[in-house]
Amino acid sequence: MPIITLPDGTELTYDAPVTALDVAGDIGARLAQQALGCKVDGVLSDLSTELAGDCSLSIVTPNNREGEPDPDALYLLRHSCAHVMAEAIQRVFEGVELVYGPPVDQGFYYDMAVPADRPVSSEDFEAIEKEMAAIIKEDRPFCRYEVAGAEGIGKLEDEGNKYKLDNAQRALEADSEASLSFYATGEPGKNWEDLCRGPHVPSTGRIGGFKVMSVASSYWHGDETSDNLTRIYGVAFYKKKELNRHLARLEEARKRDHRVIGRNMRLFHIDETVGQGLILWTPRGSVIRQELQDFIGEELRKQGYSQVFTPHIGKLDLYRTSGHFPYYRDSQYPPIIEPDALSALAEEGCSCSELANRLESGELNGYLLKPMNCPHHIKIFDSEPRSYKDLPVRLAEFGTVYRWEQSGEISGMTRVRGFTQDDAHLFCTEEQVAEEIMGCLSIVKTIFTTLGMEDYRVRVGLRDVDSTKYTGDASNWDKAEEACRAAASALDVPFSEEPGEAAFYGPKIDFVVKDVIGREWQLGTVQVDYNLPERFDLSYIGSDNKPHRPVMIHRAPFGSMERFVGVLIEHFAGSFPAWLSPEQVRVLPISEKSNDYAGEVHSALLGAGVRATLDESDERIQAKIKVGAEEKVPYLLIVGPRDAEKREVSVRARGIQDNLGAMPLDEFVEKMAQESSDRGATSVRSFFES
RNA sequence: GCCGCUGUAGCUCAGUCGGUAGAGCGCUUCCUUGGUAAGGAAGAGGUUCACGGGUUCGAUUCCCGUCAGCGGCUCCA
Repeated sequence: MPIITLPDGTELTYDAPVTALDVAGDIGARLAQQALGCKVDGVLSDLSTELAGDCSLSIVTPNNREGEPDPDALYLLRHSCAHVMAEAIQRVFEGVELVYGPPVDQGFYYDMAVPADRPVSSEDFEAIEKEMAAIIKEDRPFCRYEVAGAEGIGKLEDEGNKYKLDNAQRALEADSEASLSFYATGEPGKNWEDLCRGPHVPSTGRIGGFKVMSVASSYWHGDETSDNLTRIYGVAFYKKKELNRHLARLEEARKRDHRVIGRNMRLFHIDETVGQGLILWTPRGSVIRQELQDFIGEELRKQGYSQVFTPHIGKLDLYRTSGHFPYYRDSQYPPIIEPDALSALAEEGCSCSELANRLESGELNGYLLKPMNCPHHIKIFDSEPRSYKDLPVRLAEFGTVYRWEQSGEISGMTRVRGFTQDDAHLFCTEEQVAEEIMGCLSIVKTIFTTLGMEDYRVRVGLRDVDSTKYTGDASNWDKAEEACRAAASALDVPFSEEPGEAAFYGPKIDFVVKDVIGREWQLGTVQVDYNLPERFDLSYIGSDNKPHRPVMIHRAPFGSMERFVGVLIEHFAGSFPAWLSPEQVRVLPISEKSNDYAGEVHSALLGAGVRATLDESDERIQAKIKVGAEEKVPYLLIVGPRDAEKREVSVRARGIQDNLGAMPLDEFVEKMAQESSDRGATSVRSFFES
């Protein structure tokens, strides 16, 4: 006698087991018709799931109350579409073995092993889509059937697909009592089927809009030494219209892409003759970076940080001590060897592998482009005796570091080989750790708030309790983890605790944002470190007149200037607030006759430290406005004879169709300078709006 | 690094089934002196189609390699 509780609290009582579809039908015929799946006690399930006992049930329909696609519905739909795609691909291609095909954030993919002589390329998408359309048109039901573990294994062994067999074995390892489920697209034994946990939508016909998006490679189990697989991405929606909207959104997002805007607005340049992943900051982009650095510099001074400068390279031994070399050797530019040593090696005919050995063993020294700033900062800390009264010592530097990222991984400003961290290292006592973390986070919060970046995620990386890979003693770890947790809570934004995500030397707090394509990037980070003070044998004299080991905190609220500005370009879609804009004001004389007055306006602005330009081209004012608006200049000042006579300027603000009206020149200059110096808290346009 | 795709003027892109290349925007000059989202005209610009080989009478086009970009994978201090 199952009692089924609906989301609104209604209880339905049945004499015998029913399916979720039956229940949906009892609620309403239309609901049953629309239903794609259900949630039984919160677990997403097939609509055909039999409900034998008491449970809570909600029916999953394509759209939520707001009319937006329901995430659970999309999950079901996309998972189902992955099956449809896999079947289609197996029809188009001979000898394709399926591996794994889950739904993901932006759609779904299917990993498969394809014969080496017939790779899948984007030219095949049309044929695949055609087959998919046929399968969808047939509107075949997704039929689940279960077999006992051993029987399922036997069946998969007969079929001879090692990947699916492996999937099944893994499932049974997790729960040896479990049965294995298969989904046939149609009639089991007759139609195409796949080992699959489910759940799925009732039938293929529910997929209204779909598209094969891209092809990529992946590794089996994500292991690069394992088989190379072909991954095909697709996306599916309940309605064709939703698919089109999705595709249009992707198109829009591409316009916000920092690589596109960066080139159009001349913010940075990457030149292959300089090197892959090496950013050249152009004058306009440099303005943005400098403003941000000034901003953060002020915050640091408020918090008692000391500015330092250190060189871009250091001796190899330094990084042997820190552990960066050879532990991270594969992700560094190779060492620089001293000229004399190099000639000597050449003379004795030293081989490359011998060279590598000697570098590794320490027999041969050299220099390394610094992969991190901490060793240099540590040496500054250690350059004089420290008393507990000196702590915390906070050393800050916009320090440029170099890392040998894999070539395929490099992308715009977000993944580069040379970048400048807004780095700082705090050396403090055990007792000071919690407060210092708090201070670090408050800077991050200030920055994000000022820039209006509300959409970020906080990750607290904790140690894996079982693991032995961590340095430092357990009680310190406990304290540091608790401090991170407390600091993150105090931030007042959602955060997730992620065991096993700590660095080996201490727990950390990361700030993660998404780019326009939906990829996540880590920006700021705060990390507690017990390891480096140990390795460098750092100490301070405590109140007991005995040496003590300080704790280090690494922190970089922006992460790197390159990545941060890249993300910022997308955040603002190029429309930077006036204080960050490379060009804050453009003066547009109506005609040549007003050039003299326009020149005066221009000089007055420059004199007040405003970044202003003057458009003396002989275009008409309409054209000048159009161009100024397109180039996203925050303020356009139109000046003609009328304005000159009254010593006024006619103001146009970015994003507002109409002009705001006239304002005395002196007043505009003053307000503009104000808006710039207080980072947008006041604005010229608000003056007109009030 | 791996898989797939791409590389033609400063930018966006067309084109050549192998016979030495085009548009729009931008740029320069001239006309226009115009009050709020593009007035008009002329011209320059490709060491010849990323680079290096190969096939061919002939390659920007076909093949191979290299470099770079894009989408993923992997990695990420």
